[in-house]
Amino acid sequence: MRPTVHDIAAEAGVSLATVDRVLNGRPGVRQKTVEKVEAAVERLGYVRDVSAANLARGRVYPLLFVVPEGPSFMRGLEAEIRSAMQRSSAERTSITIETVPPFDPAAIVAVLDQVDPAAVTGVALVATDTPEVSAAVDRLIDRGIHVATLVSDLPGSRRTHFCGIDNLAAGRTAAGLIGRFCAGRSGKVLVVAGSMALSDHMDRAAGFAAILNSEFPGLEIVGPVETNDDADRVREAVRTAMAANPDMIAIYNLGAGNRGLLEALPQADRGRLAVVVHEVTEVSRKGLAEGLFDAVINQDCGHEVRSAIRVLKARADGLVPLSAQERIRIDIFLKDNLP
Amino acid sequence: MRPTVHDIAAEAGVSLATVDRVLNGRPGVRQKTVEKVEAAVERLGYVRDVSAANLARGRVYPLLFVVPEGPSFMRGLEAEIRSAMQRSSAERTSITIETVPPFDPAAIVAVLDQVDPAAVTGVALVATDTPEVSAAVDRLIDRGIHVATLVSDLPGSRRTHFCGIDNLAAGRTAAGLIGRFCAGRSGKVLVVAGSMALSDHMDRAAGFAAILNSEFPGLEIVGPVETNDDADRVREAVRTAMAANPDMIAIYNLGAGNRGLLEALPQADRGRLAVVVHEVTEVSRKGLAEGLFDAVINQDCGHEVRSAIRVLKARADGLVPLSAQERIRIDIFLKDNLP
DNA sequence: CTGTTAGCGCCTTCAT
DNA sequence: ATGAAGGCGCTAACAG
Repeated sequence: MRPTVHDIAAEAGVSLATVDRVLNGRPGVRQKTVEKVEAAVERLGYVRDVSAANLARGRVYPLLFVVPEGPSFMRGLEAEIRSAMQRSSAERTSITIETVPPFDPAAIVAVLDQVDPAAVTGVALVATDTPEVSAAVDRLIDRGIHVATLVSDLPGSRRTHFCGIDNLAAGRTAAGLIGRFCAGRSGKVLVVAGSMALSDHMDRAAGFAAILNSEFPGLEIVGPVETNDDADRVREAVRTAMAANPDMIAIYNLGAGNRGLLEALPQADRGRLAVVVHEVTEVSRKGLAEGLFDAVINQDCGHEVRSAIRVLKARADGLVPLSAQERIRIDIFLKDNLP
Repeated sequence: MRPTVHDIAAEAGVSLATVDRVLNGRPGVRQKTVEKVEAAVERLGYVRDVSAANLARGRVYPLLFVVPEGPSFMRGLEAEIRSAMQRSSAERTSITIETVPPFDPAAIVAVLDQVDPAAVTGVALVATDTPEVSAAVDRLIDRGIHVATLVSDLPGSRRTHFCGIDNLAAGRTAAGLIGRFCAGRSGKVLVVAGSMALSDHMDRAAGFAAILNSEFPGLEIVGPVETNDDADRVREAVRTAMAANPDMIAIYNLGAGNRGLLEALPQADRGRLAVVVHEVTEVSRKGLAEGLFDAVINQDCGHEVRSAIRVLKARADGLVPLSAQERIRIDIFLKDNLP
């Protein structure tokens, strides 16, 4: 049987309370006693039973998620947060969601500035990368609230943690796919983006360009065209670019609005155009199924949400999460390995 | 505050013990009383605190893992099992590992037939798909022990669950990648396999052939060549096949032994040959990094092990795991999105 | 500084 | 068929 606090107490010749104090680093224990207890812990190979501790503690972690309205990917994210809310009693969390208009830094700032430090231990947000938002995040940090950025990072801020994929690597991955799909052919590659005010879009564009230019010299980038993740604007951008560039052989949409892409892709081009997009949604599944999209790069927003919760809880307890453990993978899906 | 057994007891006008009996479906409660309790549960929206229940129960789940010696993928699997053993106190499991010689059905059978039903509640094994192994698994099932197949399934048996990827889909995915990487060129595709006595290899070969033949008519399969997952045999098989087929434009190794492939691939062929293999290992990482492999299809054996444990525990408690929850994904890695 | 004691939510004898 | 009481491993007042 694995040792308990009782065993430690007996072994160290002290009481339960003292053991508990040492175990939890609480003050009011003589250095000598601390050492006795630590020696006993060491000798017996004690490991704390976390669920018993949580049971006794009865602590809950009030968390706030700030998510933009808009594209269906964000709806998926919100669904994952809601599903985490279902589990919240088991995980001792108490989660609130605030939705804000997309591409609206002021709205995010307003929400962040209204957070009550007494009622919230951690905030997770999908950030627009602007100075005002960074400043608001830093203010939260100053008030002792931990902040995790979700999906899109805020590199200029002092946020506690970023829960998302390495978007530079995602861009490189897209380039690796498109380069191989074009297999030696030469031509233009259209890059469509949502907004360069989103750090994830910025990073993807940069990673894509780096690899395409260095490894696939026959391919030339057109764009990135900014569409604010609006499907209609995506459609028009694609139509315009294709008309203007008869030698277009690939498209990379690194933002949202895939519906517009699907509408713009003339059936006639099937088989000639390599198309890579982001995020598995109903639309992108359809694109894959119909053979209009060749690959979808995905981030598992369920993982991201769960990671954000773990990180925020850990920080609230003064622990540092293992960052290796929390890395979010860049998934690649063809129609054949869709989950 | 969320309701507890006390609240249910008060609401139903019975004692804690009775509530507990009803909650756990134990006998010795009048139908009328059962209904009263169930009504109270319903009304208050009670959900049991699993960790408190486990704490009180003190139950442990003794599990046995049977893993072949051999390729490095299996070593990775074993490492994941060992890491699960680290967590075993928290998960209330007690895990034993038995390694058996590869491709040796008799050895597996011997281990399975020696299992003591009193000391083991569930077995997970990487199976060679032969009638003897299936029979041994069925004997375990008859003795009331749940059995999960790991990585490679045993379709002819009555095993409780398969923890692994859909290998037909994995084969299709490989074909989708190779077909696109060859982008309209015509030629031969070498398929290298470990053993057709492994159902995962069988399935991959079948899925690969199905898609390649239907969607990429310019590509013709050579093989599959069986190598028993031996790297030296892989190397020779590849050399022989390439010498015999000057129009070879792609290779799919659906089994192990990637070291042999790496040795056989002449540097001169870089850029002409599309190469897809399975499982992220040191060797395949190297292949990706050097540009000799284009893509690696992977199954996350950590997920598989954790899934096996969840499933076996659930079955031991008479629960049926949600199969949607337990699906293992088929990962695709380029050098750019390697974790 | 240290120990005693009473829970946290649930399960389990042992009585009744 | 039902209830009372004690305990799982840990924490947290509250006393000393």
